[in-house]
Amino acid sequence: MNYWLMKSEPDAFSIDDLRSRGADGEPWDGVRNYQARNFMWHDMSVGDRVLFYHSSCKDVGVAGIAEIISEAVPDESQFNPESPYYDPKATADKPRWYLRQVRFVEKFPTIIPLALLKKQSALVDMALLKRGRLSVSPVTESEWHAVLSLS
DNA sequence: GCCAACGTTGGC
DNA sequence: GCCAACGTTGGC
Repeated sequence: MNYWLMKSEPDAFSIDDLRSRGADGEPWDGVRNYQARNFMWHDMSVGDRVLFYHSSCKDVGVAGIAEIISEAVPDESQFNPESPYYDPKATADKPRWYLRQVRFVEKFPTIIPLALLKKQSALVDMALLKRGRLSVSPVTESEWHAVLSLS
């Protein structure tokens, strides 16, 4: 079992939106960064736990917990010319982008602010803080517990 | 809205 | 294969 952090802009899709999807969860489409893609494609497993992070908003930070509930499948939006995530270089034979289905587990009573995460000595090496702009990043077990202890 | 960080693209 | 230009992310 591995741990991850996945970012979402709550104006587009928040932890409440994920909760409203219920047990079916939500296909995590639109990731168009190779490093993040590789994490989703090769490194995640069904049952992995996810810190659900709200970015680019008033209250930036970890909003709750989600879970990976599917194997990697091609992200269909890459084939759709109408989609903002359309990739003309992707083909059905050779998809470029993969996604996982993600479901809601828990919403924290209050968001854990990014500023608070930055103050934790246990989190200085956290990928979120070291490589800022990645939308999907790994979390170590000790980082996972350090973050949860703040909730 | 600004701007730093950084990934991607494309000319050579 | 280098690297400059450009685009995107995302905190503040």
